[in-house]
Amino acid sequence: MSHFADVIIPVPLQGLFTYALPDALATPPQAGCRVLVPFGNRQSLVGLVVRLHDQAPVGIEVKQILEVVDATPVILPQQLSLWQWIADYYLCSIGEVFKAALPGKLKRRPTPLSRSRREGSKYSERQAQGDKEADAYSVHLATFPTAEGQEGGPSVPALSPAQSAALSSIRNQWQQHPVCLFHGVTSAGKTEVYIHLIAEAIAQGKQVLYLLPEIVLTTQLTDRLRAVFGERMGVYHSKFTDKERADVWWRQLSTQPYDIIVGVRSSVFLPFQRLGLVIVDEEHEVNFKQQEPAPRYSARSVAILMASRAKALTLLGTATPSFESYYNARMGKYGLVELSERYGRVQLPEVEVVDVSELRRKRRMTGPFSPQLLDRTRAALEAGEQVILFQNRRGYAPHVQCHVCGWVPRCPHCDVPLTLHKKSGRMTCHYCGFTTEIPAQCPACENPDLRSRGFGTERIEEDLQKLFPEARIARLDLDTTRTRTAYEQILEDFAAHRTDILVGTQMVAKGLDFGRVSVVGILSADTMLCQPDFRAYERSFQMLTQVAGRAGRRDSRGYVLLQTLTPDLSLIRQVVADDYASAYREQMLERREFAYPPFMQMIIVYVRHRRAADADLLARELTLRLRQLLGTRVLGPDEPPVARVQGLSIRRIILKLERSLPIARIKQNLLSMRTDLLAQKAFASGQILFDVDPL
DNA sequence: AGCACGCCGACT
DNA sequence: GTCGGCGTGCTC
Repeated sequence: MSHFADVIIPVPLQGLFTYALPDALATPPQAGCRVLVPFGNRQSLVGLVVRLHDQAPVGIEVKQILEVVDATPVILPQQLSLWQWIADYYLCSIGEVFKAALPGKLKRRPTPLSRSRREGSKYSERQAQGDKEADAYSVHLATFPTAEGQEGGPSVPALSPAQSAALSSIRNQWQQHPVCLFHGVTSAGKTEVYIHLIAEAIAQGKQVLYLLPEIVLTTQLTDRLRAVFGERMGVYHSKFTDKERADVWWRQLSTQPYDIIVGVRSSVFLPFQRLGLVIVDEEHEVNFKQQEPAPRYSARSVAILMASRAKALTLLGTATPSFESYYNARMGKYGLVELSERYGRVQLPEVEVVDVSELRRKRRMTGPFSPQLLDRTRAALEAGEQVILFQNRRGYAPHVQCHVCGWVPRCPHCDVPLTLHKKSGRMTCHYCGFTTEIPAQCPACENPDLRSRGFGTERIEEDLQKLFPEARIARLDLDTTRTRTAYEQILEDFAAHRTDILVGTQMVAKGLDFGRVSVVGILSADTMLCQPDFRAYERSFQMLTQVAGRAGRRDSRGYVLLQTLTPDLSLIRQVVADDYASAYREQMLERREFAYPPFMQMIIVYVRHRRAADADLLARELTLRLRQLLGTRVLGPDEPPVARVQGLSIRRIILKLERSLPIARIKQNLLSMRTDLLAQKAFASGQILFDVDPL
């Protein structure tokens, strides 16, 4: 009979916390059950039992568990061990993983109402729910199609010869490599291939996790999958309500879990009892990496690990593989299948490079639009075709400036200019959300002539409407898609040709199928390349290729106008020629020379402090200690591009570690250095945080 | 991360 | 005279 329980507490503190089991307890909690415990000065919060034991902790006054919430585990043992791996690898506490993993409803203290509803154990409740669902299934299991697509009920789509070949190549690659990279050009029809693989996996009684970045998870895709897999498929999306997400979680624990989960990043945390296949679609997407808060995990990496632990297969699909994944494939760590043929009659678009600097010199630009772009747009509209314009800045203008003295309004909390949003009549900080009215006059020189500088999507939309008064224009960016339905509505309207032109940020680049887009305009192809980031080249190539891929679906050949200040860059040539291999090769040379991933493992250490001087001091002290341990593998400290956010000054130290080093031990060192430094009075109010495999 | 405790400015 | 600002200390 155990007397103690080690419990995960949702706080950013390393380690587990030991509680005493009350004698009065009828049944002790199992590992994976939630408990209510007192913690610090908090009366009670929800923790999770990891193990039961009999070793009384020394030098600690052990408190008692107040209440056992679950009669049966809500977290499976394999999940607990995955959480621990995430905490160790990404240098965070297991409590932070716990917070990221569970839907809000399962993290909150049960209310008296739900307590009374819990009479009769969760287990029997789940059984009952499972039985109910099972009845519903039996109907579908009568009509469910085989991979060959027999008649009766929904069936898997027929494949083109190229798709069939890719399908069997993937199966072949899996014989040698549990992870396979599926590099298929835009419009190659990767989804049909996925559907076949999913159908096969569930026919073998396995579960499938289909991961997608947030913005690609549209009804367009789920409807398509739903038509094939019906109620066997569950969707897990961050814009779903708490209840909906909790329902999916309970369902996964039941005796009748979903066979397929289509979901975003956080769905790697769902319980799977018999995982057989993981698909990471658009695997290059940066959204798979969580930035803030901790755990700063990559859902792609976690998914691959989780699959390998479950002896499941993994497919990474994309038209523009991340250079890391492509490297892994080239090095034989992953299998590789390439599908270079577009599906049906879809041709590759014709790409024209437009030299903006020359046109500016000749005064032939109309604001951000080149004459070529305007001509093509006009022609497309006259032919009843559609246009997509891509500008990677939201808002009306990136900043405002006094025409007389040059004053630029900046965020009081962050080190950035405020972005002008004309519709709301306000200026907004894109880092902290601060907003303020546009001043009537310059506070520095009292001149009333404040002007907007540069072009965001809002401005593009407005100018375009003036140039094409008859055109129906819609805008797709963060500001127009605040609600769950707005995004779908804009896409639906465009798909149904209720709008002619779609102006947007990178959202317009994400794997959407439109039939009548004959022109795609990229207003300024260089902006992304200016970022002081070793991945800027890779990202630009991906983005430009993905946007260009929206043009020319079905029947007619599409046209892409690529406006740039630097038409001679090799990147531009590679995008025009759709030459992924060259872009990859060129970047790899540079990455090797300058010791960047994938050749090195990178960890960024961020130091934050309310006072800039103390941030400097702390960063320098930490760097000193890091150098003692790692020598020249430590770069910095320096200031990140935005050196102050939400009133905190930020410094950055970059670690580049050979993969042969004892990384786990180094990580332990990093944690103890942090504890050490922050224990000093002078640094107590500072923060040190780690970003492993940063993007 | 919370949450309480503790010590200095503008208010009923 | 107090309300409340956030610095800092602690969490089985």
